[in-house]
Amino acid sequence: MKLATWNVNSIRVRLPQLLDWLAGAKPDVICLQELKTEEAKFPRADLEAIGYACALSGQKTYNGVAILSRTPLADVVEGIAGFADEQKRVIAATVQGVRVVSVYCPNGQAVGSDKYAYKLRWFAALKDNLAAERAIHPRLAVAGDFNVAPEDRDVHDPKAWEGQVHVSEPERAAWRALLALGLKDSFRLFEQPEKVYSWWDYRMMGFRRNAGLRIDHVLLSEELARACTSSTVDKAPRKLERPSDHAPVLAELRAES
DNA sequence: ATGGCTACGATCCGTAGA
Repeated sequence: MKLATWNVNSIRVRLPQLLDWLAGAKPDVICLQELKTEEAKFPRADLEAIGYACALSGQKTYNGVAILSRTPLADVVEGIAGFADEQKRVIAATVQGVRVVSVYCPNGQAVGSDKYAYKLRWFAALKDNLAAERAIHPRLAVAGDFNVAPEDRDVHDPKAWEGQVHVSEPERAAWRALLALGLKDSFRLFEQPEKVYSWWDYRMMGFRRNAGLRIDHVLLSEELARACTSSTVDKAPRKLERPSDHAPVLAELRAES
């Protein structure tokens, strides 16, 4: 199974790029974030026409997550059980025996802000939710925009970012709490080049300078991690005209034996 | 120097992202 995640930053703006990328990369499953679109305006027909079933939790203007799959999606669940939230940030579905969760973790805006407190609360709720999912599904994949750069090597300029939102110690502790559930950062299962990122600021020629952060991740349960053969970031879509500020991240899994 | 893009939904600027 080829599994991908991509924060598209408006699916209506990015639809042509998404369709092109799906045609080329041919992922079996892709988790999308920041649809910025409600269900009624989601381009379901265009995606079904190229063979993808869609499950989404949509919202006008902000947030919004989806899972697209070339095979049927079962047991779709929106949100985090027991965590009331207006913001549409989580959707889960089962595909070919794999429990897939698409997450758009809060940005947090600034350390100490209300949004930062919400981010940490949200991560705590996610952790409990994933612990429950993991108890039911040994084959669990959690993919999305985590808005956390786990380590300094995931940051283009750790000195400049020190203590800032996305890298602050409480956020990294929240990330490690997910790993403590037995989830593995698929990207770090393999030897990787230095300075690989998944997001670059639109401003200040961030992409041209490779001034980025690695904040989009595919987490895999131990059973899936053992079946993982590669994990990469595809920078190609970020080079196009009018790109998303995020690049797709991929993980390939061997078929169940 | 705390800016700089981009998208949205409201208008011709404010909010949010990261």
